[in-house]
Amino acid sequence: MADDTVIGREGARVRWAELVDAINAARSEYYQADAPRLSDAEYDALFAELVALEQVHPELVSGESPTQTVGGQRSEMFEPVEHLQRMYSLDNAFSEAELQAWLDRVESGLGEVPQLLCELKIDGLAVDAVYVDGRLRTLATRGDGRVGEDVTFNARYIPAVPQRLASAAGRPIPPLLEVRGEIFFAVADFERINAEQQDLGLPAFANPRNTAAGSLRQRVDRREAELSAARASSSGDRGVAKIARMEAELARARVRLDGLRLTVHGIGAVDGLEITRQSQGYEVLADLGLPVSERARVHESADGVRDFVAYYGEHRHDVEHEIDGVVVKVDEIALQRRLGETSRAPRWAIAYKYPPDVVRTRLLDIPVNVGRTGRVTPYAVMEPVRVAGSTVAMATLHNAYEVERKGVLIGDMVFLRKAGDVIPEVLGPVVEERTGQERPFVMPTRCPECGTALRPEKEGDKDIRCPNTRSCPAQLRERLFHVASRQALDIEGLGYKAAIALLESGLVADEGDLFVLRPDDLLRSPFFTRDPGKGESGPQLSENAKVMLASIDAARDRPLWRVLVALSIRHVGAPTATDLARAFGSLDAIAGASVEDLAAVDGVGPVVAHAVHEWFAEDWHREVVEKWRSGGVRLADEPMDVGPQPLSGITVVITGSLPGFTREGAAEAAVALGAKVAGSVSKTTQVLVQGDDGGRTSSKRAKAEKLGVPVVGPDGFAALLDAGLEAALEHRLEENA
DNA sequence: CACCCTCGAGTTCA
DNA sequence: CTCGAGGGTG
Repeated sequence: MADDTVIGREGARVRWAELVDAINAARSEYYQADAPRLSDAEYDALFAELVALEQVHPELVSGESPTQTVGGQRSEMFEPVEHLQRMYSLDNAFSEAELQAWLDRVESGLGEVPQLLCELKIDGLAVDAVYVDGRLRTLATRGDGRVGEDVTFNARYIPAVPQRLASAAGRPIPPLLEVRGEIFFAVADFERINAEQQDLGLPAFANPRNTAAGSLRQRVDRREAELSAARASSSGDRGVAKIARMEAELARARVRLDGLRLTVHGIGAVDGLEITRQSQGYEVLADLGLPVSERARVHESADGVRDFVAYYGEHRHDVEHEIDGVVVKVDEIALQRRLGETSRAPRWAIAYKYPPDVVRTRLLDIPVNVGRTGRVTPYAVMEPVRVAGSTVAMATLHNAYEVERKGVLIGDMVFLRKAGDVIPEVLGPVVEERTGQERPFVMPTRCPECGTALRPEKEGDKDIRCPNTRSCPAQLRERLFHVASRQALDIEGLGYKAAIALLESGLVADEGDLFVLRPDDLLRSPFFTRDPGKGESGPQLSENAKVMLASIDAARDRPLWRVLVALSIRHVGAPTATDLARAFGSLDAIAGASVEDLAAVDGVGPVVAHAVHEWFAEDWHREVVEKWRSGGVRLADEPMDVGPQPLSGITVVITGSLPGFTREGAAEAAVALGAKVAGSVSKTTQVLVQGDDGGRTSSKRAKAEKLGVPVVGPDGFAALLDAGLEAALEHRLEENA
C-alpha cells in the first residue's frame, strides 16, 4: 500500500506511472491471452494501491488512469456487443475493517441500516444475456463494461444458459430482460477436463476460471463452418484424417461448453417485471428458469454479514465452485438508487475478497534433508509468505525428479499453495520473472551429514539414500525421534530436541541405549536439568526429563506391533507390524522366521519379507534388540483370547475427531471388534465415519460421496461398535450437507 | 502384466 | 497431502 508519509510527491508520480503500466499490461493479457501473468489477488493489490495513491494525490488522476475506466480491451476475434445497461465492476474490501468502513458509509449515506444481501463471489467470468420475448437474443462477455464479445453462437451448447424463458408460476414473460451472471466450471468438472487435456498431451489449464474463459471464447461456429467446408472438398486419406481431427476437436469444445455453469446475479435493462428487491428479483429470475445461487442470504445487520463472510471463509472449499469472496448488496432497489454509482462501481455493493490460496514467493534455496531411513529429500526454502491462513517458508520437493518436473530453479519466483489447505506445495516457477541469475538445483552425491556417497537402494529407484544407517547422525537422530512417535512406542517428553540432546551428550549411542538410561545419567546433560532451587544442591532433573523417564518406563510394556514399528525396519509401518505381530506373537519368532514364513503373512510380499529377514541378520540390529530386552522391554504379546469379532470383514475409514475417543482410540475400538480401519476411502470401504472436522473440508467425505460409500456421524460410529454395520447405517448423514 | 489398493515415508505450521 | 512403491487380483 502507498504510504504518503514515506512517498513524496515525485515518488508518488513515479509509482503512479508504474502502477498504471502494470495494471494496463495485466488487463490486456487477461482479456487477450487467458493466461494472465498476475494473479487476481496481485492485480487487486496493485489496483488498491493505485486507488489509495490517487486519494492522497488527487492531482495525479487523469483520464488514462485505470481507476477511471473499467475492464480491458477487446480481442479482435469477436463481434462487439453493446450491453443495454453498463456492467459495473465492484469495489473490493480486503479486510474486515474495509468491509466495516463500507457498511458505515452505506448507513450514513442512507440514514438507516438497510437489509443486506450476501452472496458468494464466484471466481468465473462475467457475462451478459439478453432475452427478448423470452428468447435468448445475445450472450456476451463483459468486455470493458460497455461493450463485450458476442458468444451467442456457443450458448446453444451450454445447457446452463436457457434458450427460452418459461415461468413455472404462470408469470407473463417479460418482453425484455437483460441479466448478468457468472459463467464457471465446478472444481470437479475442471479437474476432469484438465485430466483429459493432459491425457491428450496438451498443456494443463491453470485454474477453473481461465478454463471457463477459454471454453466460452472458442469459435465453435467457425470450426463448424471449416469442418463442413473440409467435408465438402475432402478427398484421400489425408482429408479423412484431417476431418477426424477436426471432429474430435469440435467434440471436445462442445463437451467443455456442456460443462459450463451459470449463476445469475444481476439484472440490467428490464421491461415488464416488477423488481423491488435484489433478493425478490432472484426469485423472479429463478421462476423464469434462470439459474440463481441457492446460497444468497438477506441479513438485517452487519453482524449477519460478518457471520456469512466468516462462515464461507471456513467453508470456502466445501462449495462446488471456486469462490474469491463474498458480494454484499443493499437489497432494496430504491435504496440502491439513492446510493448510486461512482464512475466505475456502484456504491450499494462491495466485494469482500478472501485472502488468496495461491501466492507467489521467492525460492531462496533447495537444501536436502536426510530422513530416518536415509532417504534424501530436497525441500524448498522460500521467502516467508502468508497463504491460506498461515505463514509458509518451507515445502517438500520429494526428490530430484520432482524438482526437475516442476521446473523450478533456485532464485525463481514460484507459485505456492496449500494442498488440501494444509500442506504447502510448490506448483512451479513464474517463468516470466526469470532474470537469468537463477541456478539449477544439483542433487548432492554425498550425505550432507556424514559424507557417505549416496546411492539408490536398488537399480531404477527414484529415491537416493545415505547407506550409512548405523552411524549417520541424521539417521540416528531421526530414528531415535521415531521410537518415541505416536505410531511407535509413544514416549512423551522425547521430542526432537531431547533426541538431539541424548545423542550429542553421549548419553545414548543409538536407540538401543534408550531403555538402560538411568535418571542420574541425565543430570550430566543441561537439556534435562534445571538450576537447583532453595535447599537443593547441584542440578536437578527438569520436569520434562521426569516425564520422559516415566514415559520410557511405560513404553517397556507396549504391544509387540509398536515395538516392531519402533525398530525402523524398512517397509514395516503400523499396519504391516500389526499383521506380523498377530502372525508370530513374539519378536524372537519373527527374528527366527525364514523369508518364506514371513511372506506367508497376508500383506507381506517378497520385498517386505526380505527386508525383515535381512534386518535381523545385521549384528548391531540384534544388539539393539538385546539391549531393549535387558532394559525390560516386553518383546512378545500376551496370548490373549480375542473377544467376539462382529465387525470382521468390514472396512471402516474414520475422519475428523469423535467425542470420547482419541484418533487412535477410535480406530482401536473398531479393530478390537474385528474391523479393518483403512486410511483412505476406496470402493472397498463399507462406511466412512465422519467426526467433527472443525469446519475443514474433508476430502474423504467428498471421495465417499463420489463412490457412493455411506457416511455416518459419531452416533453412527457408536452404533457400529454397539450393534454392527446395519445399525450404523441407520445413522447415515445426508449426502449434501 | 496392468490395474487398483494400501502402505511407507517425509512433511508444515500453530 | 504427496509421491513412490509393494502386494494382490484378474
